[in-house]
Amino acid sequence: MCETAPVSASKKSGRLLSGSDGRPKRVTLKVLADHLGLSPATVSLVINRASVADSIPQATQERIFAAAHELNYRPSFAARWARTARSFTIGVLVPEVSEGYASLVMSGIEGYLLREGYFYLVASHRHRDDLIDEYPRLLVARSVDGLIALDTPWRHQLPVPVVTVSGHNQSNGVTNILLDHDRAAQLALGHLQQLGHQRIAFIKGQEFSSDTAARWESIVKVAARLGLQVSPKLTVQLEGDLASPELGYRVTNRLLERKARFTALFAFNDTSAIGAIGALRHHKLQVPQDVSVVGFDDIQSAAFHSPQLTTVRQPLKKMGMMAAEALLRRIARPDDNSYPRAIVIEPELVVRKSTARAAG
Amino acid sequence: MCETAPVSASKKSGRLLSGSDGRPKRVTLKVLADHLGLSPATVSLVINRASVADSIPQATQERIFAAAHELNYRPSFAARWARTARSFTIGVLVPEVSEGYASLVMSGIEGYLLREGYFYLVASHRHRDDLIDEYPRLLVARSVDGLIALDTPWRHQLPVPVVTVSGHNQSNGVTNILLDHDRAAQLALGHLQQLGHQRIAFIKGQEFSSDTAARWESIVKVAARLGLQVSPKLTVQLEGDLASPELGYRVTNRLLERKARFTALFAFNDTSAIGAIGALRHHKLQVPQDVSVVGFDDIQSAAFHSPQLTTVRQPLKKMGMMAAEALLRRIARPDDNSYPRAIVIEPELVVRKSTARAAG
DNA sequence: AATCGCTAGTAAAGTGATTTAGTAATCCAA
DNA sequence: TTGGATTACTAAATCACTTTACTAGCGATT
Repeated sequence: MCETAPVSASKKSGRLLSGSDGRPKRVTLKVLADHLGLSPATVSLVINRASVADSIPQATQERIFAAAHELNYRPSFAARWARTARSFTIGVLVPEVSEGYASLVMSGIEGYLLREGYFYLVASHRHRDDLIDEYPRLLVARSVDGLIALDTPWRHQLPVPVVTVSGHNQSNGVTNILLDHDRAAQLALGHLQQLGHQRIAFIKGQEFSSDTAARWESIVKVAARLGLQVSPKLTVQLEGDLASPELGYRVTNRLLERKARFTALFAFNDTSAIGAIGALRHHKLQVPQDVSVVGFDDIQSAAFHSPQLTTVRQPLKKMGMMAAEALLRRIARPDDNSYPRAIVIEPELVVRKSTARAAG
Repeated sequence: MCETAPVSASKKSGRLLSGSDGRPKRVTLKVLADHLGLSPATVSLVINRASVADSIPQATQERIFAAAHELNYRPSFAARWARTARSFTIGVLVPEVSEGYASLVMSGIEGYLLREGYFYLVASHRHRDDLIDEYPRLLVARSVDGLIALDTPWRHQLPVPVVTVSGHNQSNGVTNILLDHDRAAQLALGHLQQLGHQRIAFIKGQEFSSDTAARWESIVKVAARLGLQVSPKLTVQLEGDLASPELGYRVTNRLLERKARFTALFAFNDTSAIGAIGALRHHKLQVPQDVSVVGFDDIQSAAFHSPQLTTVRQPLKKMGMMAAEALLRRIARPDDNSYPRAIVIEPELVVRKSTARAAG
């Protein structure tokens, strides 16, 4: 790799005092070269470990690194980008910087990226179409080397590699990180069926959420296979763009007003499951004695909710990591067209206390 | 570059605007100027609305904007930064990209920044001292215009403006966004006292958390004023750098093993309060009948936990916004030394279901 | 003696902007 | 008619680096 020299820590700030006017002066490549009695070219080649620098003797190289360290030389990224069109920065597009889903995935992305010397810019579009269009362009204008989009419908063709997480699409130039939703549905519904549940209610995701359709199709398919009914009367859909338990609370209330009986509820995510439990409780229904509830995601609070939430775990952090890894691989080989179009991740059922045998 | 990819190949890829034929070409300032029959200087002046451009007639200006739009001209940020040392990018330093505290503050920061045309880079240091030292420098090397640090001890002197959130320090060049902890303690302890609680247990924050000390001092001070005891036997401290209810669970178990009686618990944050409730329940203690619990922060799940959490609300999103606002103001006037050193925010008590009258 | 290859570099041309100093042309007043 | 102001621009320096092409010197080979 062409990593920058590990010009490492020294206690002073990035500016030194210049002799003549006493004003702070940045240590530029030229300053460093002058100090060494070499040309900027030589110093640049050595610092960037260019193969051309093989002919430069060890002694000189060490002299250069020593001086770089001593003067606390820090290359200007801006100047470097102007030449190389590589910014070691990627863009991350999220619906919102929320407590649940996005922050876990971001945490995975960030762990991988920072280790590799990349930074990332974040933009959240709050499902506004104009922003979904505009931010990618702005990020590209800021010369990001690539883009990761979470839970965002993707209709763009960008001049940089793109990786989506939970984005279902076949556009050109995109790698999708996807959960195996069939398996997820199988895990959740199979679990409920084993516990004797027949009448299962469902909370679908918001229309705009890019996982909603795929997840629902899987549920319908798997339910048919298991011989379970999916009744429209027992199905509600989240509405509103804020990720808050409130949304689950609201639709569950609507569900309960329909007076259709059910013994289990499969929610679109943990956040809505938590809201749903609130609504059930508000209607004097106990979880899991009266109604079993299965969530989705396994966010941190799932394990500590009361009752502890049974849920389909999406390894969100890992998915973020894999997204970052896939993206960096593509960035490293911009002309290799054999990158994967999809990477499928396996979910996992975490059985806790919000599910129990169906009441007789 | 030291990559092995053939030089000719890399010419093709990446951020080149399509020409319909085989030679794609980026629309640079020069291309635009040539197309207009003007000099790059003129175009640049007009596009940047420099006051020097006042003498350029409306007609020409419109011609320039029209052409820029037509050719889809996008200035290269990198090139611009090389000249101006303004990146319209700021750095955000957080302990971790977590579900609770950090993501709420970040959400506030991001809302304000994006509206103002700024983007931000995120780095999380997970309380590692070396990273707390290194990341600010790396961010400055990437020519961020300023830095916001959340819950991070600050010992640096940086060549850019810095705003901290919940950072208690008097270093130079730093604006602190702080909660009024005296008031917070007053709200929580006053509430518990009114409910008849005398023996109150406390969960202190982690040693490394920058709010821990200030919050604790306020608690001690206010408790004294109210005539409440703060007993070491009823005090535990969070340990471990992961923000998870698990931590609160653990220390509460330790607290309970001491067999000292208490009727109320004031936790360092909601996350640990949720863990504490889990531990209390595990010991067959009911909340709030046996023990009242007060949290801190008012994270989203606080309202939907069971029982719904009584908590001291920190307006985290607002604090993020104010941090961003304060930072941009300072960036706009780099030589104005009259910026505020501290901005104090008022907390608010949110009474829900986790507190009740002390058991007789 | 001429050529070759190697070593240890350097000169110089980008990279895509911003910005200052300047200039040619026109207009207007004295 | 001249001088000054105004208009409408442009040339050129600059930013801080990257990278290619080149060279001077020297020992070895043909």
